[in-house]
Amino acid sequence: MPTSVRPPRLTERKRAAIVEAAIDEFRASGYEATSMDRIAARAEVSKRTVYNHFPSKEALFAEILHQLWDASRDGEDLAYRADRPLRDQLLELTAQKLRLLNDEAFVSLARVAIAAAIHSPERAQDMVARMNEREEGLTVWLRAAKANGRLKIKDPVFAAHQLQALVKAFAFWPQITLGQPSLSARERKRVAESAVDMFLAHYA
Amino acid sequence: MPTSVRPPRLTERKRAAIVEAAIDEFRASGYEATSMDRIAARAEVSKRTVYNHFPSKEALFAEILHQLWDASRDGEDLAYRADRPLRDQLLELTAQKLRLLNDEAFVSLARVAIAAAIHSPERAQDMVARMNEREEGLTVWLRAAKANGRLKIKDPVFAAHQLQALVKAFAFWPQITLGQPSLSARERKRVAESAVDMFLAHYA
DNA sequence: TAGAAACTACACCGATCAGTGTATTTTCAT
DNA sequence: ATGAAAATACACTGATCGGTGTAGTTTCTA
Repeated sequence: MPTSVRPPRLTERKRAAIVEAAIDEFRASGYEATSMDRIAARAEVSKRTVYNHFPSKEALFAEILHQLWDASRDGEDLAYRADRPLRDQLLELTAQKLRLLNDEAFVSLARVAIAAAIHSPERAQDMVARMNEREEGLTVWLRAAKANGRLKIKDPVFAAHQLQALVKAFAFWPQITLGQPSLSARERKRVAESAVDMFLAHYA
Repeated sequence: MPTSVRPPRLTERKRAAIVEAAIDEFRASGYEATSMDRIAARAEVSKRTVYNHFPSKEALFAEILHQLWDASRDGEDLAYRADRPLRDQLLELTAQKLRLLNDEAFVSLARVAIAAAIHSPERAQDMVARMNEREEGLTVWLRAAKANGRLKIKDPVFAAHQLQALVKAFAFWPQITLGQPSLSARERKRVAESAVDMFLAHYA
């Protein structure tokens, strides 16, 4: 019995509408400035229905964050290849990162999440944990390259942070905190190449 | 006539108390969650007096940001010296940066400012301008080293961002966004040395 | 088609907040 | 000492907001 063919129940449609509306509103205005009344209106749903699905604004917001976090998976991690030049592989890794950072949806979510973290220590704590388990891709790659004897790295986690730093300083933080425009293709190329070359000059 | 000896006028004392209270409150709770009533109470001043000095919450907040910004001057910039090793000079420059980033007052201010910028494009715009004129120290130094033929840098502004990125990724952004503890002396040393060495490996 | 489950409209609560108006008192320079 | 400037207490507005209670309506399942 294909449940996916059958149209979703009313309850599920409403819930989805609420979540979608909440995403839009939180993205546009942040946590504090978004009201439950506006979310209900945008979802074309009774305010009471919102509270029947989510016990509080906090709970709804947490649900949104979880959902968006899961949706922002940036493809599977590239595996280390002993038969290919380090530079090529690192350029691919950074290019992948840059693609994610260039995604409008990802950036606006990140802005909301970070704004929330700044004002709520326990949420920040939550993000620390998730952040660490994400972003592991590059670390794994570096560990492999180190084990393979091609990189003189002592601490792969530290080194991964360094490489990411060289990317994020141009393609993430200015966009998040200052609303600056995302990078053009040429700028991305320049940032990636300079970062990788600097990284390899030190560690290769 | 030494005006500085004469005790400050009542008006000036009150104004100073308001500003001081506002700094504390905004630092502790951020813009949205801070009320004018609380500021007035903390300053031991009538709410009306607050509004006699500042026409709105916005105006008061802007004043605070200006004041704190001016207060966070990180000493005079170190000048380029042709007779000293690049590494030593860069380590000094980064150490200076790290000292500022380690300052509790600076961090909490930065958190407020960044939270404000995230939620207000025009404030963000303001900060972009100020940010650019600040942080010039390192750029100037790099330009001098380049003119002196000791660094193969094409774009000193870009390179300065890179070096700062390698520091801020460890000593600024995690503290601002995730409330993580500031770096220990050992960690600072490690971050600075690794950043400078990586930088020089690429540009020297 | 009966009835449980979910949705809705709507009124309401208590609290908070930015900002104002006013009549009175305090400060301080002349 | 006088008078202008500033501070104060206080009451009040108009609005928003998170959240609840209820009585009635719609949806869907069995």
